Amino acid sequence: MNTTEISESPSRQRRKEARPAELMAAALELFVERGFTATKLDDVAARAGVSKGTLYLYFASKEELFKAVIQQGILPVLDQGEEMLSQFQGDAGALLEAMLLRWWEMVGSTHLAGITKLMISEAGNFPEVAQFYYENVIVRGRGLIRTVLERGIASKQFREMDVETAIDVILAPQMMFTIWRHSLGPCDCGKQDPEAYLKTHMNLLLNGLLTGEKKK
Amino acid sequence: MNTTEISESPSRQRRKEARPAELMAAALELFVERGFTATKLDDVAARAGVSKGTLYLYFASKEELFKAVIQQGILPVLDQGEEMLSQFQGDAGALLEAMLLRWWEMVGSTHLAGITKLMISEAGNFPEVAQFYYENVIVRGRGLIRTVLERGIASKQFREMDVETAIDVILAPQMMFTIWRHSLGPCDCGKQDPEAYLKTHMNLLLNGLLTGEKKK
Amino acid sequence: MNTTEISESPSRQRRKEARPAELMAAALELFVERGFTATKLDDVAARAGVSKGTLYLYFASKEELFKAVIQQGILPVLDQGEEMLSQFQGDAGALLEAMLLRWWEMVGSTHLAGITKLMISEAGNFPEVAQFYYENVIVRGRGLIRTVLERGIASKQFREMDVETAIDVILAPQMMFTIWRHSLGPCDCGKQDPEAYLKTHMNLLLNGLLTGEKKK
Amino acid sequence: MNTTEISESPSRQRRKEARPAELMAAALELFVERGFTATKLDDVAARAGVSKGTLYLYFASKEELFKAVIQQGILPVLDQGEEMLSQFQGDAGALLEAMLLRWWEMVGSTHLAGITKLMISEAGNFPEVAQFYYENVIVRGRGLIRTVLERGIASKQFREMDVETAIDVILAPQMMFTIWRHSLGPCDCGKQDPEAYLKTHMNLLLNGLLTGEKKK
DNA sequence: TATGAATGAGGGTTCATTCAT
DNA sequence: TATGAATGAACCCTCATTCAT
Repeated sequence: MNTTEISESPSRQRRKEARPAELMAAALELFVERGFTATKLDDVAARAGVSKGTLYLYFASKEELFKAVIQQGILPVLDQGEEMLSQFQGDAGALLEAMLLRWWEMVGSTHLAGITKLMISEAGNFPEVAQFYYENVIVRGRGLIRTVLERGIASKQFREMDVETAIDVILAPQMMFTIWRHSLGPCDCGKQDPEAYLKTHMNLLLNGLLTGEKKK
Repeated sequence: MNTTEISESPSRQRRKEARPAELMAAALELFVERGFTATKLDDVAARAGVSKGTLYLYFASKEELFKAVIQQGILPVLDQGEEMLSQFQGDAGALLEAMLLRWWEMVGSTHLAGITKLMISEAGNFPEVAQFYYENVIVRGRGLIRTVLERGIASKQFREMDVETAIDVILAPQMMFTIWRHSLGPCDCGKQDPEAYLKTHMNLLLNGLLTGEKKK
Repeated sequence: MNTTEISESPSRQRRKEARPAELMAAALELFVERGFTATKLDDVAARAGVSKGTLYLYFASKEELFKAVIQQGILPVLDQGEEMLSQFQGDAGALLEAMLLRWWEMVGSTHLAGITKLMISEAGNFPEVAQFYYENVIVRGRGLIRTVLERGIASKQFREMDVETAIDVILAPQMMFTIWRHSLGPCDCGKQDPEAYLKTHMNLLLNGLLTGEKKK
Repeated sequence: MNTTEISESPSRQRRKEARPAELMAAALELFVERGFTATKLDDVAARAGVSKGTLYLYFASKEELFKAVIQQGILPVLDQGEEMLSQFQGDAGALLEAMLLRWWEMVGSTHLAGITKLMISEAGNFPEVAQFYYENVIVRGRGLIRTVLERGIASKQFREMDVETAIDVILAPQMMFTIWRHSLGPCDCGKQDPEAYLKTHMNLLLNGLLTGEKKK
């Protein structure tokens, strides 16, 4: 990326600017793996390749580091989702599938996915952060799905339904799949690949469990 | 000795037998609320109305208390589910709904529900407990649903489907609903009542999102 | 001793009277083995076959138990030594040997020997007890030896000498032998039997290391 | 940086290197005075002029500190003794006296002397450390004396004797004198000065208690 | 008298935070 | 900017002591 830089390290300048991101990445991994309280700043620093004191040059406290991890990690994601929604041409079913796939690519498959589990674990200890997360992730995320569902209902592609519950039913498997990978997943070996899972999930969601003739 | 005595001092003997359960109940609440590491044994003891030292008369360490909370809390539940399954008369759709409803009554609506969140949060720190939970709760619980689905497919009430993914799709909303109450729930005020939620969830699951004519 | 007593226990009466001695015996063993602070009253009680609370029926505190162990353990011994000294007929060398032998039989070979090590270890923590021990054991014990030495010097059996230092030289090997058995002894396997040791010690003491012609 | 600075702040670097020795010195004093269990790390730290946490930068636990105190304290001493033995020119009696005197200067009169008492007190609680001490101090120390005695016997300066017991008789007064200073010594005020004591001890040892004509 | 459940002060240990270099 | 030695508050756990039975 920087063609003229010397060996030692990717140019002091670059390091300095990259430090906060490196530290937040290290912190995220450990927070997700162990929880906030059980994570030692020593380990965060070590994983980021700096000394413990350096952390305090960039973050005022462990709690501030936590907040930064959450806030920096999630904000860019929703923007993209909302932009996608505004540009998409096509039917609601395809849009829904496209959005879930996109979410998987941008969040579910990256280490950002851990934020979901982290936030669930720590919401009780950080009500303000939880509030922030709720407003900026949950509400906006549900809003995206709601828009799609309403568009589908308006076009008669989707049935009339309780939209809020439908959002839950749509999102929950994605959430659980994501959470799973950072909690009990390691106990389990039979998980199929995510994209196949997503397709099956969409099929079941769109068509239901029942055979055609029994539908009411 | 005193047969008519009230709560105040329920005879030393009575207390001694009840203590472990009281302590585990207090611990469960706090572990769920704050996580294992962030929970102080002082607080557990205080909530159970005893002093810190008393905890050690019944549990060898904080970690043993944690294991006891998980193991004692969940074992009775699955037994009942399996018994119910063996006795039920009726179609698969009704059985599925009955089982989810029963689970809600016995777990979801009680403080045992917190174990789900707790286990997700702490699996990384207690791999052996996670393994135990996986084998005794997850595997058995999925087995219950699998049996119902296979029964429904055999009777042609349910479509052919990828059963394992269907189990995810069925359970995930229940899990998320449960987890939610112990994490971000407090940020949210619009949640409808659980039984209505369950009914809507079942309806969507059985029939899918699409209108009848578009089904493939 | 009590011929008509029943099985259960050597008659409740006897137990009650014997309790303090049993407790002190158990305490002595553990204090010697581990030191005062590192000994748990739980273990003392268990070794004496009673419950922890029972200790407090006989001793007001751990410290009082310690004092009792020291004081009860040593008082009878010196009395006998002084009586022996007053009655002995014979030369000073024989008397000296007889006294050391007697000490070995009455103290060194019994578990009272541990008191020596115990007192050395704990003197710093219990100055008053140490003072008591010094006055009642050390001073009186040295007095016994001093009397013998002076008797021997008066009868010209012993050389003129610095008596106080001579007492040290006489007693130190006995003390060390005793202490050894309760400290590093277990690391050592080659120790000869005590009585042979005593005889050799006496021989060396009386005659010195040098060959006859080199004495000055 | 500041070459002329005084004690106050001996440059962080200097402190860091000196810390372990300072901490071990403080710990030795208190362990000897009170015993291992009765010594609080708070007090050790305070005596060394640091905070409690600092101890853990240099020693992994209280027990490791104990081991370090024993092992670091004694090893240098025996080396010197063995070197002295190999270089000495003169008769065995003079060598014996020289060695005891040297031991007094290097150990008995320093605070290292306390290690003897400490080891005796704590051997039961630290069997492995006791084993180490036995092999590296006791065995080697006795070996030094044994060599001298055998040399003296070979040159006919010393009588034939049971060498092992003789070693005991020679060392015990030194040991007791040392132990005494760290236990009951403070109860006693009449102790003469160590070097005079040593000389008298040597005289008695070499010549025995008996007058010349009575020797057998 | 004897028990053993309960207490709570105290000590070993950890770790977020500070600061001299 | 970066380090890492030092700090000390806080937490888990122990155990002498108490007290209801």
